[in-house]
Amino acid sequence: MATIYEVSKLAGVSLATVSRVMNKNTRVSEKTRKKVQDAMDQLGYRPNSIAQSLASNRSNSIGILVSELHGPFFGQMMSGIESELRAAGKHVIITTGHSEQEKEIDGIEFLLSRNCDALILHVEAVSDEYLIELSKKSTPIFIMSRYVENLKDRCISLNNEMGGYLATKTLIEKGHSAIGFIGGPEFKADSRSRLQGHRRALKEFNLPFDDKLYFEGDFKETGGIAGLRTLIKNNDQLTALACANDEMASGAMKYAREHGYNLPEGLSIIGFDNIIYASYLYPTLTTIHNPIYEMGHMAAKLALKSVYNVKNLKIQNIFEPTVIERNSVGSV
Amino acid sequence: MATIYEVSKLAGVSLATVSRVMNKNTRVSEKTRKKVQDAMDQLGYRPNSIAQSLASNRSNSIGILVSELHGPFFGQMMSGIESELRAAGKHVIITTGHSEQEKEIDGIEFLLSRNCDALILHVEAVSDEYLIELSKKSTPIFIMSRYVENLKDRCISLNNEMGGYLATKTLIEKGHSAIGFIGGPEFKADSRSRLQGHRRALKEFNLPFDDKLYFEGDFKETGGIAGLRTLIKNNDQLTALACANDEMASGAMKYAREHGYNLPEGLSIIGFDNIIYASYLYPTLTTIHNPIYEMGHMAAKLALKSVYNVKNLKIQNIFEPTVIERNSVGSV
DNA sequence: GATTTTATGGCCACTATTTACGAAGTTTCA
DNA sequence: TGAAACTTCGTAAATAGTGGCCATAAAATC
Repeated sequence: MATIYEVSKLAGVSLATVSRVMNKNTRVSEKTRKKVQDAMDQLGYRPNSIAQSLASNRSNSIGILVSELHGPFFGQMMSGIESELRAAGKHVIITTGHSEQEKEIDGIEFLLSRNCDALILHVEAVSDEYLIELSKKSTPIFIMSRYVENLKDRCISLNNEMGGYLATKTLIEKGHSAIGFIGGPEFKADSRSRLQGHRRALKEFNLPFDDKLYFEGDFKETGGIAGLRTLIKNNDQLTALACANDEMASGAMKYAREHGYNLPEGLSIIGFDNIIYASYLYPTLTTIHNPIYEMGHMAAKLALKSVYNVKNLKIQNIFEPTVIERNSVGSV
Repeated sequence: MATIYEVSKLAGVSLATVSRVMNKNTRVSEKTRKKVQDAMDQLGYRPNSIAQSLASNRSNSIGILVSELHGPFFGQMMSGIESELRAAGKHVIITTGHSEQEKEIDGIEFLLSRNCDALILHVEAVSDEYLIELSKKSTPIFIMSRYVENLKDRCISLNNEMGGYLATKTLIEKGHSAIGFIGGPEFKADSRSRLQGHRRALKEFNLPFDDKLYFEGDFKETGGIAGLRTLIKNNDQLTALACANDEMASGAMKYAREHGYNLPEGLSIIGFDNIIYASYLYPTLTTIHNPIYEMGHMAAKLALKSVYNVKNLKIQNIFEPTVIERNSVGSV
């Protein structure tokens, strides 16, 4: 591989000039620029990104930590982040935290040791305090899909409360009044906000919140199954169910069908997130759209803006959910 | 950030000794090792991976190119690769090719410019010849889910022919004889092999291959819909359908249901790949398991073995598919 | 007490690039 | 015409390590 030395020799200029031509930040006369460019083309020169990083103290890489690499939610998110950063010539180093505190911290340490210029984190197990401490270090961090008050302009998150509200409101407006809610784990702020939205909708329509119609799930299919089983036992008048994510909605649908319910006539179900296969389910799932792809884009823009000083990027920290009507919700 | 100089000063030893402690290749007495270790801990020293890379000409990073970051198939694959490499302290740089030749080449160039020690590629649009040329360059490449004869020990692939065979055989053994086949795009080797397996199964059971019962799909839901529409028009006696992937099977299920078929009584459908939401569909999808997670693991091992000389890794280049029986296939 | 082995220091070349500083050269304008 | 101002470019230091070689000192063995 050709080095900058060979280019400078062939072009008859100094190393510094070659560097200037590459980095376009200082002025070089058109004549010498062309000489250098020709020499580069002739040698097939490609700058050594490692040496660039060492000299400039910039690695041009952004570390991403997600809970899992598989799963529809993270796929969309990474897709959004990567496409934006790739276009800016930055690269993405991805690792996983598996929603466990120790592994999340370990993953962050790993990324820091790789000299990332910034980190974009989707962490669930680690505390807000940890994140606040981390944010004081020299590597900037940005937080996806989680709202931390002290770091609010480094967070890209969904208005989860509004999502929970919209879900339940959608059911109420179809005439339902016995509405179950299968939430996510309560240690997650997202879960709490979605539940809060549910309660607000009930209140707005003068429906009482009934403990027996609430179940704390696990955001997985199993949580939907266990949840619906419990809720039906608690109240056999149930006509509608809001789930705090689509996986649990899918589990609930499966359980309902296996227990003789016609969907959506016998039971209306609404999900949350609008993951890619929500439309593959039968009946296709009415759900709350979580614009995670756009949020990934935005996190990348935020990083580009604050770390690489890219101009003219409008940042939106909080995204609003919308209702996606399909066929899993019917009228009473 | 502390440098190796500060560590050597604090510990009262030379640079060489600090290096020796870190790299564990030459002997250091327990006493000095401890002194150095303490100094490192005290300073919070973390070797600068960029400088290490420059000096050692190793970036300790593996470039991964996949078609998409979202989608169940790639999620599983990346998961497999990442977990293995992460455990070995290597990091993964991921980018996308979107199944388009230009973007795939662009992605490969991008990864090469980042000085990856090796590339693991899932490419679909690029030609075998291109890959053979690429393999002659200094950066080793490994190929996922694609078989290239000249590079066979750098490929980790599925026995697709066997998968196609098993799918059709499963249907035949349930008594079906009018069996449609919705294949993938014929420019992809995988698609051709799966089709070939289908033909072998037909032949083995003395069933003719009928052009009218074959449709070239696009590996997406739309292909399943268009495919089933065409096949039904060609032959209204159709009782079973094999699809070359699960997305198309899902599309076909949707079309069938919307056109009054009971599943699986009216039409049996078998998929291919066993993607994560195959079990969320209704009825749950009988399919051919494609062990893509394990294949990802294996690709990572192959890279570790050939690039970093990790010992005692058994490499398996070709994986065998298995039948996963669920509820979308019925008996005649 | 001599010889061998082990541990460590010191030094330097090497990696490919960025960037501060300053030296030329060119233009502008009184 | 000469000084000031600006443009353009080269020199050399800095970046943070690796790794090889040789010298030397300390410990172990004979």
